[in-house]
Amino acid sequence: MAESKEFLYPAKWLSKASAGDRVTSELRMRIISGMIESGAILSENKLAADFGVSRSPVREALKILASENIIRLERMGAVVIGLTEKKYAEIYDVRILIETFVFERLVRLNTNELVMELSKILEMMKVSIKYLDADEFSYQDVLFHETIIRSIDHSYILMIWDNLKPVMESFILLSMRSRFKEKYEDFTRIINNHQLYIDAIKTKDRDIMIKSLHENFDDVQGKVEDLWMAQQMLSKGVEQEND
Amino acid sequence: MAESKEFLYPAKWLSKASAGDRVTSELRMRIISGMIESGAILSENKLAADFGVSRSPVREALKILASENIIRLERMGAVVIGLTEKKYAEIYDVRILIETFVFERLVRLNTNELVMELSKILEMMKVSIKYLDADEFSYQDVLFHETIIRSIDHSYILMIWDNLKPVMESFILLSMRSRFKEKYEDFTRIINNHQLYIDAIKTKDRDIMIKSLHENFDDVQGKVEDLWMAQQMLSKGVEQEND
DNA sequence: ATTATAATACTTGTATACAAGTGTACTTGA
DNA sequence: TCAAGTACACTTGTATACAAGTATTATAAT
Repeated sequence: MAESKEFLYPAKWLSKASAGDRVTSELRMRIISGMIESGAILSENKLAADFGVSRSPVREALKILASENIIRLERMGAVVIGLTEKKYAEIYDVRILIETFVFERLVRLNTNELVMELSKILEMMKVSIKYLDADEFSYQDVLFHETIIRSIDHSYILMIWDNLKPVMESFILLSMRSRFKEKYEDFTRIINNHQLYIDAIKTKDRDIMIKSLHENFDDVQGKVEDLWMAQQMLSKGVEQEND
Repeated sequence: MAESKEFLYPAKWLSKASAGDRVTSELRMRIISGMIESGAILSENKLAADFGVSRSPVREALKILASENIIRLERMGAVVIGLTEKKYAEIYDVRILIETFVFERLVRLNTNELVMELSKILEMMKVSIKYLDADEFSYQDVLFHETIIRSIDHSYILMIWDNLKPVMESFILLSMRSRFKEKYEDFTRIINNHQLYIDAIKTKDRDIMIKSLHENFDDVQGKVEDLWMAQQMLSKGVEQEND
């Protein structure tokens, strides 16, 4: 009944992807959406059968998801951890940590080109909203922050982002899809907040940047609540006595 | 001639490790030591033959090393990136970033148990020095910092550490081995600096902590120079016109 | 009924086989 | 000698096969 749509992850984002990538992305979405509940035990063989592939791409996927901390590899099976509220707050700690670091670098650099690029992405986001394309909006939203981070050319900050990104992306996707249906007016605020971020980079004003980051956090807090609600909707009818 | 020792990575650390883990650790050491030069192209088949295993564990190793940013996976072969001076500075940026974050959490927690644990590790380090055991010393050194980071129970800060750790470990191993031979007197300073770190945690004094981190950085700067020298020693006789 | 032991149905880790694609080198043509 | 095209060697990604180990279940003995 919840399988009206076969896959949660946008198929168009996987045009050139390998089977391993597909399994990774889809499995991640199913875990973060709560469709696969935390505590569940995943078997390579079973997943391979489910996705209609061999164990090789499944193994690859499990290794990646383990490194993203949403599953835990044990001797017998992979245990689903999922994305608790605590964990989301932790992700956000790290985002604030690295984006603050990036900003400190940016104030010493010429940011004209970056500001231009960000403005373009922001326009794209506006168009996505206009045409109610939640997936495209999510893509541009993630790209916005990635563009900022990439601009300082720091391989280990980028490494952190690369580890965070997939989970963030999945999360934002799910959240935006539900928001487009129910809280359409939120998007004006999100757009304004991103514009504020651009202004902070343009003027190299730390206070504005902090303000923007903080508001972004509030925004995302909203996302979190949306998602937990969505998860509760999904995971109904399963056992309830779970201390 | 440079193959007097078959493996760079301590065999005793791999007692329960899989073939994939062994290849990963050893390959990492060979890359960071400069034994495999940056720019080299690695083939799965060739590596499998070299290590006497199949492609499966080799693939696993390459995926991991790519996520650690010391190789780059391309369509035809994996390109060795290695550990440049810039990259090492970047790793250190991240270490300072997360250890500062951790310290801010620690000042709000009861650190008695942690201080005890760190003192024990410090004693172990002293013994390692006394018996000239560079590998054991490196192990305890890494463990020292890992213990601090684990103490705040933050899964995504830990994730960052998990990504940094292997490269750090390899680096420290190589550096300490050469130091035990040539700069034995340095170890008193390292011990003192770690004691300073413990004091900072005990008294929750930010200034001492920053001082300690800074001195640790200076120490490591020394390590970097040692390592570049060692690398230059190793990679002699190969082509020189490398702009 | 309960405990100990043995069979079996899983698990992961590794090896091997195969398919599709890419770059290189050689051959063939002028 | 040079250019174009073709064959070949080598690449990754995936499927499959096998081995070693673990948990569970069934069986047998007390």
